[in-house]
Amino acid sequence: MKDYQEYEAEHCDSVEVHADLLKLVREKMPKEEELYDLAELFKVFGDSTRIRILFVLFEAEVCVCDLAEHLQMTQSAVSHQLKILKQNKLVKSRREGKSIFYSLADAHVRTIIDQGLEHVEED
Amino acid sequence: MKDYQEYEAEHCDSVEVHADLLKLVREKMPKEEELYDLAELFKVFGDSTRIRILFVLFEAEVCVCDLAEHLQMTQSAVSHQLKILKQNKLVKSRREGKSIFYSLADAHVRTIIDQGLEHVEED
DNA sequence: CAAACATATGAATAATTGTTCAAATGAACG
DNA sequence: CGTTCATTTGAACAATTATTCATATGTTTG
Repeated sequence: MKDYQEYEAEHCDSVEVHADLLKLVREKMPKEEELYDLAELFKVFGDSTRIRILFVLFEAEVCVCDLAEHLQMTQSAVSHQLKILKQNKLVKSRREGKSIFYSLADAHVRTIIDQGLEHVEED
Repeated sequence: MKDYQEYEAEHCDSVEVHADLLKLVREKMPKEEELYDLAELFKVFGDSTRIRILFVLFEAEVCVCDLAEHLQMTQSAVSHQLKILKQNKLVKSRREGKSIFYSLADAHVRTIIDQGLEHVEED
């Protein structure tokens, strides 16, 4: 990250509004770490394989092998993605014998995807 | 993409549930293209620079140069990200003399980010 | 306990992506 | 009309990431 001076140099001159806005933005903007976590969360939704996994889990609790079949993907690929979903607490797992069953961990998952769908579907 | 046989081979044997679930999932799962668009949309939210831009725009309509200053980033980097935000209709722009002012294009933006925040903030 | 099954993991590869730098538009203004 | 200012654009580079392949872990069953 460059130091502040360098950016200060290249800035336009709508000075009046700046003071207020700067203050406002600094108040409302989440902390650096939270911003990072937020981006990280959305990154998880930003892959169509993971989205497809979530859509299956919207309907039922399913084992890895069944997911792989539904999505017509390698079991390994699915497992890798499930790990990411789990790390981000979008999904939880439960062992039953040899199989491990995955299900949604959180109601937000559905809401977030639904909002995304609304945006994508309009116009 | 491999052909179906190969995936069929490596599948476990909870056969009973399969028929119903398969049908259900196929009904509810959006089309391939929509899934792709959805992932694409979330990819846009999956970068902390773009998130930060959006948080500034939550407060006010702002020109590129002011954004660069707020975020302490190169004006070029900001412009590149604004282009992505605009292509995905999260942001709109308006020229006023030499400057170009950006603002939110859509109410969903706020909702999606808020839901994400809720998820990140819990536990 | 060995064999079979379900899943996880690690390394490697190919593809995607954010930032920088340099240069190109495009508008205002003397 | 040439200069200046605000922004965009394109190429290049570094970093991240999804999938594959091979192998490991863990569970059941004979």
